[in-house]
Amino acid sequence: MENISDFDMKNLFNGLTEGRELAKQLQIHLNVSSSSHKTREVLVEKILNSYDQALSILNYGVACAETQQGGLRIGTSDSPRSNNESPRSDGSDHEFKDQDTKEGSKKRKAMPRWTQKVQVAPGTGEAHVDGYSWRKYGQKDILGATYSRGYYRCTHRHSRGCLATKQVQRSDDDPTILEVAYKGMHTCSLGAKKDPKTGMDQEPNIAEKHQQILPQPHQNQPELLLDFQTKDLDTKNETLQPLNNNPSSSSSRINPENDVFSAEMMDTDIYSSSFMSTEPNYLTFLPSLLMNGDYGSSSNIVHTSESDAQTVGIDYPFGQLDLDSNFPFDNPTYFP
DNA sequence: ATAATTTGACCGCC
DNA sequence: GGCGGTCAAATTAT
Repeated sequence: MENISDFDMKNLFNGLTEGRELAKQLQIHLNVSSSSHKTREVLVEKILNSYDQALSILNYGVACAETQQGGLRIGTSDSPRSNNESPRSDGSDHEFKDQDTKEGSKKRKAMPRWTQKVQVAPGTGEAHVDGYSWRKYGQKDILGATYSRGYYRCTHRHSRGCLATKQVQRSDDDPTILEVAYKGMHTCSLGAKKDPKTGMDQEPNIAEKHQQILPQPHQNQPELLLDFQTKDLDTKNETLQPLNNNPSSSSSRINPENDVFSAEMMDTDIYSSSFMSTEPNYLTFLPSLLMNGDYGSSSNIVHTSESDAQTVGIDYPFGQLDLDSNFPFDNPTYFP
């Protein structure tokens, strides 16, 4: 873990802490009859997002460890194939290239990559709501694949230089499964968020943000939650119950009829989340965090494959989430 | 008017 | 040359 920079480490802790807080909040909601189903769904989704991002940081640190120390935000390792390189570099792309290729002289970059399999309601297009705001920039028919693949990049690529991208492709086997391949970390949340309407920077206040995610019994929590991270859920309805998580197993799958979602409203204030806070706060929560089980066990999102992690012999936990529900947080491999 | 999507062209890699 | 990934002009949506 020395390979992760202090910065990432803080983000990691913050992400995990946030996930824990959200889980606590969800726990409260589960005991409150007035709590709407949607509110709970939103919480679940946010929890998953927090953990996804934390895990991606872990993965990223591993990738960096392969070739260098110090935890630069952009590493240099990658799986052998030229998975990440854009053949034709636009401005925002090669600014990274130029920076990253210095001193390392190895491979270009190692943006973290991971994939998810997400079940969506039949008829839902590629609309995959994950809390970020994406902009489609391409679509391709893929050889041997029934469905074309959509290419998305972070909406804030140009405004904030966020290089996160994802590819979404409907599974051949099961059209209700979307295979979502993420690439790169979202850096758009690092700077002040610009309000698109006012153009003003609105740097979220750490204390306020954590107030938001703390239980507030007599306020309209749903609104706060939605403000915190506005999104709809296109997939998960039964996510509160442990699933067997094998999406290709039709017997264990969520019944699509019960999963009617519109998958609309994206935008997303995940950026105001405390997750990417640079504040070294909440580190003290870690010990208790590690004592809790229940990580990712209730998701029908199936994380698959992480080639980078595997290449360095560390088992990237995503692959396990769909197999068993016990993420090895107590494994010293993951925490010093 | 601005932002997002669509879609054919383009590019580098295998 | 084919393929996957990206660009960017045209189109559509907000």
